[in-house]
Amino acid sequence: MGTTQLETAPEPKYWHLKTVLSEALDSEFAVGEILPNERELAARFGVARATLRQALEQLELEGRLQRRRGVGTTVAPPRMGVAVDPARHTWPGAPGDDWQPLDAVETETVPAAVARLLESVPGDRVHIVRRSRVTGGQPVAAELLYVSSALVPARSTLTPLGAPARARAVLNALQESELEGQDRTVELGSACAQDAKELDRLPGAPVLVVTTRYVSGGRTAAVAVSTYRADTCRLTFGESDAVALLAG
Amino acid sequence: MGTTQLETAPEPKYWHLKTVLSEALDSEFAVGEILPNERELAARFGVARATLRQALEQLELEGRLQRRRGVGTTVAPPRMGVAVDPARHTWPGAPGDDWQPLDAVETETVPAAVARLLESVPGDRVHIVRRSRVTGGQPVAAELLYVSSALVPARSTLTPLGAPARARAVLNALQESELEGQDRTVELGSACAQDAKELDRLPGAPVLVVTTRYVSGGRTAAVAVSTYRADTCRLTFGESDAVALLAG
DNA sequence: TAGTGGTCTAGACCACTAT
DNA sequence: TAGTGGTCTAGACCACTAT
Repeated sequence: MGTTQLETAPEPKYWHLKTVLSEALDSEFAVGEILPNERELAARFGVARATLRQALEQLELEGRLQRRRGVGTTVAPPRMGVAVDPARHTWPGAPGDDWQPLDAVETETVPAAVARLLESVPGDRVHIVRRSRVTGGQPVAAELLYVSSALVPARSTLTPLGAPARARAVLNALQESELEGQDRTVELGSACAQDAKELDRLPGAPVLVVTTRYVSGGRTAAVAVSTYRADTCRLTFGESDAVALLAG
Repeated sequence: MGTTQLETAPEPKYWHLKTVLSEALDSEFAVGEILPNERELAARFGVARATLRQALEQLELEGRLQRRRGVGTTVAPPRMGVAVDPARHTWPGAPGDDWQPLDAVETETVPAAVARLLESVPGDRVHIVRRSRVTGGQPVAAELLYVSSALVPARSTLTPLGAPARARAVLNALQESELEGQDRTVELGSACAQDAKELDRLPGAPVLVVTTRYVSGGRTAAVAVSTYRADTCRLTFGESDAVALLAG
């Protein structure tokens, strides 16, 4: 009779709900369309609002829905393909790099993980360049780029400049250090308050954290921590953009 | 008086709780240690259990905690660095590839997104190889590798073989097609029931979905959809394993 | 069998958006 | 000001693990 061991456990309501909603999104809704509100959807499916919200949260995590407080829940467009390394090795500030420099500050306090990558010791000074990335009019990523002060002209040269110009000056200095390699990690994170604001999301929203280490002369010259919206972005890597183009 | 516009909004309880717990984890707990149970923690902090759970969920998402039903909540070890492309271009089944082939089936039904990447038309047959990846005794990823049947010897050659041998035969055929390039995407997903079972998680658990396209003779020879546990893995890319080694 | 995290309910109130 | 999603409560019961 095919006694399958584990099918005795009933499927949770929110999981079933997610499936039903997912199919409805495919067949009955267009991108951008507004769904009925949570109270009405919950009543329609005969579940508590919290249960309905569990299903919506999953669908938002998968990039199928977008929820905005005070506005409503809309059907999300397919995720954007975002090239993490547009050409093979695009250096910060070089042509093909579509990050916008915002400002730069010099400091001694960097996160422990970054200090480890930079092989810096307490007291070493570091420039932090803030950059943002916008695609299709929408913010997709925020970045903090940490550059060893050893590579950058003395502060006195920078201080008279405006914030974006100061940021560009640090990027230029980084490029002159003749970067020769990079490696990366990607992991799941949740947006801190500042990232959330820049990405137009609530704090805690899921993000893909890309940590890039730039190598120059065998040493780590800079570390970038880039925070991408996980709901709207699909990161693309590699030789061609074919995956990005086709999988849309 | 520094009237900051947005600081009027009070910090949610669960957010504050997350911060407090996070600091406690850093200073007062060792990896693997069991936390007090949810009912006790909620009472201790004077919040409802649901609120406490919101904080724990965030910490689990960030890889700080591991929760297991019937067992308890433990302090998670730092995420493992998992090399997505160990050497530059490691082909499926080649030396350096640490995926374990499980079995292989031939079918006509593939997900729409995969069919698009394979440029296959309805009726085209495809081999699906299931593989799994284990690191440090723990399952970290599950994969479905889709290979155009055009590249694989006739079915009659394969049927007498056992499941893992059949899978290896398909991988061998793929290697003989002289793969010459690959590109990838990474995005956030949630584990389907089958992946969840293989990864020892509950359905819906957050995963990093890596889609790899293997190119041979200018055409897409195969597509791999690999599902990594987002709680325990940090994906590493690039020339050296330095990031993986240092960021631990 | 006792203890754990997972699911679910039926409310209440709040922050935010748009009008 | 009305309507939305976000936060929070105080319960109940269930599935699972270990003993």
